Amino acid sequence: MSPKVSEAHKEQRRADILQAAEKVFAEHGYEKTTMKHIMDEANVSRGGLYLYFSSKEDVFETLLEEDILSYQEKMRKHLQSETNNTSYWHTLLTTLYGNEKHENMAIGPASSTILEFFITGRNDEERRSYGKKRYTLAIQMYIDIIEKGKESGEFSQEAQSDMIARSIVAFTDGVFLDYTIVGNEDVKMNEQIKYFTHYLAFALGVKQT
Amino acid sequence: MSPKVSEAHKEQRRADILQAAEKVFAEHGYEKTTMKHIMDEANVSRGGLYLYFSSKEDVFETLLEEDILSYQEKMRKHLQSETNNTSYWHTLLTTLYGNEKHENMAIGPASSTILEFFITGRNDEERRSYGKKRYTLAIQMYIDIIEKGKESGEFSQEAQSDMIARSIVAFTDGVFLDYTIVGNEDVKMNEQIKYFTHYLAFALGVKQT
DNA sequence: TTGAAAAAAGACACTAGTGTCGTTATAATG
DNA sequence: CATTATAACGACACTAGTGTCTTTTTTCAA
Repeated sequence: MSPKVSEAHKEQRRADILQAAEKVFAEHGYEKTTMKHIMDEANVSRGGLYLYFSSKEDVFETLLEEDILSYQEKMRKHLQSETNNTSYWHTLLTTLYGNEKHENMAIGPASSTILEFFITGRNDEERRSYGKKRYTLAIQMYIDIIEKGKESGEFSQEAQSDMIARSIVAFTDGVFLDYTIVGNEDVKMNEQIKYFTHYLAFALGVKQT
Repeated sequence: MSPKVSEAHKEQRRADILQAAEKVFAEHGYEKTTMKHIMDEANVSRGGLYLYFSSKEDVFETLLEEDILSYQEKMRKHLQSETNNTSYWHTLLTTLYGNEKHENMAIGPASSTILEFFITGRNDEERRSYGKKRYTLAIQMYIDIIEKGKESGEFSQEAQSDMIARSIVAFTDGVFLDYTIVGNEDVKMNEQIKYFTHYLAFALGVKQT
């Protein structure tokens, strides 16, 4: 239903395809998802789909790009918001574990698929460097928070921002990996997070709430 | 070179195939490896290969089984050896980081491939439960060491074996995952391990060497 | 209203893999 | 040395996916 259409319409179509793709990627994972899956979910023909994206990888990388943008946006807001400025410890916790309602970490099928994408592509130079970019970004984000907390006197001056940031990423990646493979119940995620939080408080020199 | 052969010869052939398979799996990862790769590396024909294994998954699972056996064997020796009985902290460290020569964790292409195998198969019920088995085994192993250390008075009575064991697995999995995706240099693995060791000593109530 | 531009469709050719099966070659045995 | 069971081989048929290309459909504009 549409030739020689407006730019807006094309944008919409593209967005629809991406939304459909996101769904099937979450459902089947990266490797098992095929262009056919996306076509069916998005109600678009083969030819139509290839008009917008040149390959499965193209589709997925577009989603990744969106994901990283929204992530940075969220981060930016977090650090700017005035309510959070009062406690970097609180900022750290919400960044780690989701929002105030004590939600779990941002864990879900999408994240598992991203993991899969980078692991199966670990021998591909391009994917590798993209993975590094994401990793570095995450580390830097935590470093920023910790540094600000040190400046404000909330965290101990002895805290090694870089190593603590890396520990956070390693631990969350690990819990998340175990969760992906083994499932929530068996990993006792919530308890592990609580346990790790104690350690973090210790390492940063914060008295726990 | 062989019909109506001895049982020993067949065992040998099978072992050769497995060795070749191990090599190509390490090189290409699980998904990208094909039966053709294994055939070529093992110098066996298609028909020959299928005489010993019914599928790629069959080959890989056999390797996994071997891996887990040698792992348990190593563990058993560690716990029985008299030299290590004197210090469970030492046992814990060598278990974690490899042997006395301060080698790194048992990290390599094989482990990345195992990771890949479980992640891409996360929606398959059989692989999932196999993954759980491995996870549970690892946790239990650490629990055992910690419990013995508590009995011997080397570790604090307050140490929560289960949660510490899980932390260890989560952290090592995380460092390992990051290493797989991003590479050694960028993850600063050695420093992270050292850092984590401090925490472990703290959690277990051990004075560091 | 009609013609042109291009969006959408889907048939097609191609590729890369799998697992099977009839044939060939050879090691053990009498 | 001849026989025979069977290990090993490799051609084959099949499947599941990809990306392309021609055809059809539809919207916009003159």
